[in-house]
Amino acid sequence: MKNKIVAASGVKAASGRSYAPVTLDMVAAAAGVSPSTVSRILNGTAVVSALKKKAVDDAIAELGFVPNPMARGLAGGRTLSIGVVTQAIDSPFYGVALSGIEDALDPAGYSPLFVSGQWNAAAEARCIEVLRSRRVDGIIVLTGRLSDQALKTCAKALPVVVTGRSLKAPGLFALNFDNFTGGLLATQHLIALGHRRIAFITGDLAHPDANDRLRGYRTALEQADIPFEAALVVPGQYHEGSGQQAVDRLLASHQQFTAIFAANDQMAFGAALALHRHSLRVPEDISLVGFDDLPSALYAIPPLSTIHHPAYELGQLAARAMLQLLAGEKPTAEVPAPRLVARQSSRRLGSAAP
Amino acid sequence: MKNKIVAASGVKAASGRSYAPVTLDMVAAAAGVSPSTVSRILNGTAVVSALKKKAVDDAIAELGFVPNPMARGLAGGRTLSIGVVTQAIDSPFYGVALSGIEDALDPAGYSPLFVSGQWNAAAEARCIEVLRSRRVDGIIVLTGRLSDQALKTCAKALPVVVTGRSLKAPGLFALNFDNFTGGLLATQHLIALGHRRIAFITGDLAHPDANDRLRGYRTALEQADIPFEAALVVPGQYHEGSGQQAVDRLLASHQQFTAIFAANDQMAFGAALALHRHSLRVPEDISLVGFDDLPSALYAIPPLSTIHHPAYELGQLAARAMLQLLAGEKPTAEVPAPRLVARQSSRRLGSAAP
DNA sequence: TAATTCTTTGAAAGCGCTTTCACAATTGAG
DNA sequence: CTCAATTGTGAAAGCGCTTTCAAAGAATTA
Repeated sequence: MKNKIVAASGVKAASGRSYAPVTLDMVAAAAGVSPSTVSRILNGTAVVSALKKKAVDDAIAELGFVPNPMARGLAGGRTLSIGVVTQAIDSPFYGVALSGIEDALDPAGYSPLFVSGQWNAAAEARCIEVLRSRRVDGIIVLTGRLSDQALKTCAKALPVVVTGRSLKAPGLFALNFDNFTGGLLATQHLIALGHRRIAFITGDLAHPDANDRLRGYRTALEQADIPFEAALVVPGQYHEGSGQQAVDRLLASHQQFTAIFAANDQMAFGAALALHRHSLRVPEDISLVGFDDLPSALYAIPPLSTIHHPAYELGQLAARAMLQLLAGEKPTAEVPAPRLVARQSSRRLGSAAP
Repeated sequence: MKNKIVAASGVKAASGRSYAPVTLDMVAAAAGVSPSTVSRILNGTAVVSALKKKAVDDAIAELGFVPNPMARGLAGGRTLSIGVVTQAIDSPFYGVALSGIEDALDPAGYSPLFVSGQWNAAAEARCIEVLRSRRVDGIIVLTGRLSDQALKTCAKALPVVVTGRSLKAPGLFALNFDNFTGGLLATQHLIALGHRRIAFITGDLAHPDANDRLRGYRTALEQADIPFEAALVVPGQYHEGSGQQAVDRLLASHQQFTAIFAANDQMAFGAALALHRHSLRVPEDISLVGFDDLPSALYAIPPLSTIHHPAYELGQLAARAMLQLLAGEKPTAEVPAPRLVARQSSRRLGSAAP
């Protein structure tokens, strides 16, 4: 009841102004054609004589007509909105990806609907329910903990694009960043700088990407004939605090090491703080390499060497792939290869202070 | 045409599963009542006998019915979605606020629709158009550059909640953080530590909040009988790079100072990097205070002293205020007062190294 | 020129829900 | 025990658009 008042007043107040109650029927009347014709022109569904098209276009401009997406959705069965399941909308990494999605969807007239899964399979499942109840036309899942099976099932009902895993299924497209090579590159970088005792702070090993980065680390060691030491690998959870703790634990264990590779930048920041607290300097005493190349990596002290993970582009690619899926085409996205960005947090072992 | 195929297949595939084509009419049929009754129960619009209510509730549960928001929107005139105009979805500060909005809206059944204004009045105006064309029930504007007048006009058509300014208008509610006091507290903190030559890196002075913080700085100096020196105030634009440049300029000008107050944390990070590059240590040589208390301030090196700006709570408050507005009530939100969080980037002038 | 096939257009039937409106069935008062 | 005032409920009319379906004209062919 109360809501009604608000809504009604909204409509009334807006009459005569840009939006609100100018409908397709009014356009049709103004242009002297039938509503069907207007609809056809709007959607390009059929050939319409140039004469009528012009009349309608003029009427639309004149009246400032904007189609009502609800009515469209109801009648046409689609909503022009894409659900996006992210882990945390305020995550430094995913935030950038969302931005890419938004930018890629916009020109196509689609709007993203963001929901946060909080790194929790149950919450993600709920998110998907919410999105489907809102009748989104497709769902983009950024990484997430949902089982592959759950995603495949979901893809039977509507197109799904998922990042952070490799998966093949009808109606589903997976965009995977090469985390293995990323881990490899980071480790090779440190090895090339002369480091041999390189600690690794893992990501949350429940995620395939964390495991891939770990594999990259191990492979690089192998290739350089450096024995793998389990004691130099400490678990983290991808957030700053876990990086900090990891270093505390590493130091407490009295392991010798001259470099640390953290499976993401956030943990690298935490690690840097822990080193600082222990009066160890980066890079003079310990070299540090992260992963993701967050915007803030550039402003860390010292600026963080890291693997560039193109979150924005990934978001765009995912969105474009979704649009292709929606258009019945086969997505053709190619994920950019990982690339090392060497900054000042890593340096040649034993080189003199600058 | 292509889209149609996808949409149709989606619907077909889903039949018999949780969602898709179970409609209110089917519930009505299953419960042996009329559609009107089901609707009434769904919305609590009228009193319905307990008997029928139970029958309907059972049918709903049985069939797994989920109302179609489009149809609801079309028929009822509202969409249960709230437009949120933010500056950049990937901003460390606004991201957290969005998270608060999301969490506060969700339990009420509303969904946020985020659009990014890119710190640009024209883009913001376009955002509002997009949101209105999507028929959102209300709009939350996070700070932004839109003129007060534009907001008031918008508020005539639908409820608006805006943060970062003080404004009174019908259908509009403004939630303003006390930036003046924040600036005051930060500066007083440095003064209390014995600093007298305190540089200030301003925010983008096109924004009222930046000016308020500056006023706070000036007032604190006055109160302590410290003369204001224009040369110690350098302009910034609220991002890291501008903080870095500001310090470069400050240093190049050969002004003496023992402390820097940056109008936000991002600029403080940039400033810290610039100081580091000039071999000045924080806090031994220069004390540094930021503003916002971003999550990453805790992991800066050294952890940044700053003014706590409760972005998450602010988001929640804005969302709740919107819900109140929608319900025809008068919003009652109280913004938490600013509060200094002293960490390790600021310390007593001249005190011995730790 | 008549028969046939396209093309362009309008009428009308929904999409799934909300909401008046009116009709029974109660209930209360006179 | 009648007449008015409540209730609880269903029928039906949209909300604004898309999409058959069929009709009317135009163009083609024999």
